Amino acid sequence: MKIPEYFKKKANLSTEAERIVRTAFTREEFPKGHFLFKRDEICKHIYFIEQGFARVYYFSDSGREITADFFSENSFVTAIDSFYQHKPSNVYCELTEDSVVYSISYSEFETLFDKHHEIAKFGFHVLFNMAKEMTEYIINLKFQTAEDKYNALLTKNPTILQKVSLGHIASYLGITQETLSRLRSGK
Amino acid sequence: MKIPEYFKKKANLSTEAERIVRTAFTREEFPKGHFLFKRDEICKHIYFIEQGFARVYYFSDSGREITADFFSENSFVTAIDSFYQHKPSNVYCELTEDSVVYSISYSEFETLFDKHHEIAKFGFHVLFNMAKEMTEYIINLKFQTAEDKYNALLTKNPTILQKVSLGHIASYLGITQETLSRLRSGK
DNA sequence: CGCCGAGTTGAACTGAATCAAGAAACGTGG
DNA sequence: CCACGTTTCTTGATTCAGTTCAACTCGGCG
Repeated sequence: MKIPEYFKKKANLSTEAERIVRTAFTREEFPKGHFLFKRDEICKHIYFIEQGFARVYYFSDSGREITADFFSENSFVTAIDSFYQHKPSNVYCELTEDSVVYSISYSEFETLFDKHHEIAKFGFHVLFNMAKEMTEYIINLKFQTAEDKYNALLTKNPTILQKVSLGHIASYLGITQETLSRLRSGK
Repeated sequence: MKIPEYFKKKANLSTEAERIVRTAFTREEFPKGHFLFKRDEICKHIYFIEQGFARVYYFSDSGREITADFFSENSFVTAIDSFYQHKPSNVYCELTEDSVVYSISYSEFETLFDKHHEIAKFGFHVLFNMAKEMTEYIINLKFQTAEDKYNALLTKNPTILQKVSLGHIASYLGITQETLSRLRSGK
């Protein structure tokens, strides 16, 4: 879905606001393996994934690579604190497929937000949905067995196995790759 | 801090907007043990805690009571999905101290939000901070030992021990009460 | 063909859960 | 102000899910 369509559908924007949104975002294509943003850099854009798949990860204190989140089509991705507070990101975002994304810079975003009330409301809506998903993720993380977590992920995102490696899924679930492998084999 | 003060400080509202905010919220006092909202009811308000302390919890599939979050002074609490989507909440919110709260109903909230651009922006800001805290909580939850989690909580919230029982803290951290007790004893 | 990353499998180990029972703290009413 | 019941916290013994480390398999791909 193209970004004006998406906004139109989700935010019920006026024609005027829609036109503004359309011109504020820039369409870009990136190959698999490209980083939308990296640790220690300030993440200056919000990205909307029209096509493709992205994985956000970071390194734990013990140096282990941990997947924080996956992003599929029709979703927004950014290093939220880096973007909003202009400080270096501590996460990486790598495209795991050739992708088509729309990006908007902070200053353009700020302008949109300040000038257009309905866009500010839409921003709230987007964040609200993020918060909701995070809540679900947290509930899933606490006091569920590895198997429960894995099944929940598969139900929610059935094609995930085709998109990223087992190791990445494992760290997303908070378990080791070996444990995940054993789960899958039916033990 | 009273709510107009809080808004003024955080949102940099105009005098006009501040006045509107002040009249939209209703001040209420509740005793320890009062529920701000309950499971299976639609949470119709956002609450701002001027004084007191609240605990949000739910029951897992296996019937275990699990603390989702704690809220102290100067913070907003609501069952976000219930409030925003008018569907029954699956969490409880209990005051663990005698408290003074300001509440605003959904319809008043919606009006504020629709009529006042700067309030919509402030709403975004509040949600943004929520999202940031949830991110930190998630990182803390994954791949940290029980001890690390406990220490992190104490650092962030040193007075928590005086406010809620060990069992509540334990389920918030995703560990059992027994484990937490052993941790504290220095094992 | 042989390397290399991804996935699997095995065995030993361990942190935390569970179950159970006792100790301390708390509050309520006599 | 003490006695009693209730709730909260601690301690112990056992069990188990999941980690760790290491070796092995498999399927590309140069």
